[in-house]
Amino acid sequence: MSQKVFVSAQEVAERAGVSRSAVSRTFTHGASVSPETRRKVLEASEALGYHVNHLARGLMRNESGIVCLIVSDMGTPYRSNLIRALTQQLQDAGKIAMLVNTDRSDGSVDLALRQAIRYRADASIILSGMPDKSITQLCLKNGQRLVLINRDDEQEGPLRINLDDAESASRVLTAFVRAGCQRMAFANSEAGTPSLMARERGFIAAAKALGIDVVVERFGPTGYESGKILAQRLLTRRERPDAVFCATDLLACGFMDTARHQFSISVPDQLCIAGFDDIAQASWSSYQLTTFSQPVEAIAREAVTWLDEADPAIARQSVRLHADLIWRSSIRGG
Amino acid sequence: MSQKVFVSAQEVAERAGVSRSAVSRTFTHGASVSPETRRKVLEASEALGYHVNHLARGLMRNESGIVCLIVSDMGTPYRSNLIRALTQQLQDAGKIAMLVNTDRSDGSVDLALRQAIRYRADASIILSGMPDKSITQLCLKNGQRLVLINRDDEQEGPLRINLDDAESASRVLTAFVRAGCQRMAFANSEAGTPSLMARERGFIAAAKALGIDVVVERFGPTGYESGKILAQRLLTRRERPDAVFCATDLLACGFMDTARHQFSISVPDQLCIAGFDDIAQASWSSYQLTTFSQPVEAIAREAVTWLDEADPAIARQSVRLHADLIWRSSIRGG
DNA sequence: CCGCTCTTTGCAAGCGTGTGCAAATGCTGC
DNA sequence: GCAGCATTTGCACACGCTTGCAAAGAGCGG
Repeated sequence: MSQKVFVSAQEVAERAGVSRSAVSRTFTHGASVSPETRRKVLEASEALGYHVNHLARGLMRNESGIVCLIVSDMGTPYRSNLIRALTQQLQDAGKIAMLVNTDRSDGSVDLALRQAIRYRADASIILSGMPDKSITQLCLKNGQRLVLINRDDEQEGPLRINLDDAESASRVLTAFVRAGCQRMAFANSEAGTPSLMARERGFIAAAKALGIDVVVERFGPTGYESGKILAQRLLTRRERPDAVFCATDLLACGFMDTARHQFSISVPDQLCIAGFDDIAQASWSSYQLTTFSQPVEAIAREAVTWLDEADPAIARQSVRLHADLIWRSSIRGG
Repeated sequence: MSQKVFVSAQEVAERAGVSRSAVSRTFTHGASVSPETRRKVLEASEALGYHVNHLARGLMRNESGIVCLIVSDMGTPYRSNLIRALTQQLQDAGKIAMLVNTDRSDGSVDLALRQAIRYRADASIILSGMPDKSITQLCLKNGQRLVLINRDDEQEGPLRINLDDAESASRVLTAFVRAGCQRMAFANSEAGTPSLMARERGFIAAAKALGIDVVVERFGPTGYESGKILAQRLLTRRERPDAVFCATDLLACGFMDTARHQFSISVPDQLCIAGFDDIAQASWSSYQLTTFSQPVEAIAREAVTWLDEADPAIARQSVRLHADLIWRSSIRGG
């Protein structure tokens, strides 16, 4: 291992002919330094290549500037897009993102939070998985702020950011009905994530209000392949559905591909399809999927501004955002 | 801002009735502690919820355990997949990833590296953009290790991981020729990334060796939309190409969609298409794209193991990996 | 019981910062 | 020139940890 030799404030001070505190103050926002010393310090730092050691600063200030993102399936379009938005806005707010991958096991969300504590992260943002209550308590006790995105946990303390899943689901149903669809289906994964389940329940409830039955099928993880399987199951039923709401766009893409290529079903003429997330592929001309756009920028903004808010005791605990309906041609009419 | 109150080794020591160094040694691999004290320390830590402060540890050891990933377009399938592989393998090696988004401006790669220095990252891995030479020098001078993925820079010091782009390009040409294609085209973005340019040059060179001309078109950023524009340009030529190698899969998907839906061209009957990266969408049944799989796991492994290697002076500087040809039905024959 | 070796333990220095406090400096008005 | 004040500067301590060093303890053969 190479010997790291970073230049310290001490060396800068010596070169600039001032005290070390002067150097520190030059790089501390709102500290009192004369323009003259400031100039000398900046000159010396530039010459030596000095950079404030944020580990030491974090140690002193008891505030590291680190925010931990806890994510699984980060290769997925929706997740990666959310990560992009979050990292960007965190950087704009002068913070830095630490990324923890929780693909391996389920308990790894807890491990991830422990990691966040070790690095004294100012906050953790959980995009997937569900932390054990004891761990979130540990985080909160340590003064670490917590944001749960699309997790809808009932715990006190964290900020919970969610979408109006039920309302969206009900709008899909309306669209299906207007298009003259009769036999409704809902295609879901087996992940059981709160937001996915909320869409399912919302769709069923909206249908029930109109006296319509919904066939529900669930399979596997929330991905393209599962969409294909779900299509095989739903489209081989005696009473083949003529409208299906897929819990996510990835499921919808798989569903649509199988409907078209394996069953030679025409979309939207014989089958209307809706998705959720508005991933990039939904707008590709092979899909033209009607879907709801996850307001990733707004989600990120809510999370980041909340982290800067003064008193966690007064801060709001829950935010519900709206997902716009993006109308494309996978549903008739419009 | 809430008052963070983390429990320190001092408190654990008091509760366990031992010295603070005993606590430290309990959590230091390879230090000498008796089983009895170890037990007492672990018990007390558990009860108090103690976690070693990695900021302080990094300060002392001069080794933070942080590795900085510098990325643009992280919402993109290939990039996000590489990030996934890297974070996972870094975690397995006991390190943690810090993610810096460089979408904003071009100089932001330099800003990102400065950020890495501030947090005393042990290393930085650059997936996109090109750092200024003065900055990489600064990093190396500070003992920070550097990995460049698919950047093919000629600088000394960093590890450069690249693929055999030229060979891949030549294999595509062979496949096109075998399929009986006559009029070759290469579709590229205007990004000018070394790997993209290597594929372009390799394809042209392989064609020239057989006395075949290649029409080259370049447009915009490296994404789906650019693929559509490129198709419009290439497919409206008087001599319409019957084979096109797209520099990436995203370009290929856009190209294929436009060829089919706007020009009603049948793939692969009238037009053969190849891509590069093997993103998830390439295997979707709407595309079935013949392409080369980026060996993301191998790339990540090379990067992570290199970081653990003993002496940076002896360490190798460059690695060339092979991209497997994934044969699907966007090229005739096979 | 002594001398020897080996392991375990505590002390204290040091990592690179931020910041309260008091001293020093500069400026203003008389 | 001097008192009065605001601003700037340096000192020294604190943050939480690792680790070299020496002292203490444990085990053991003679």
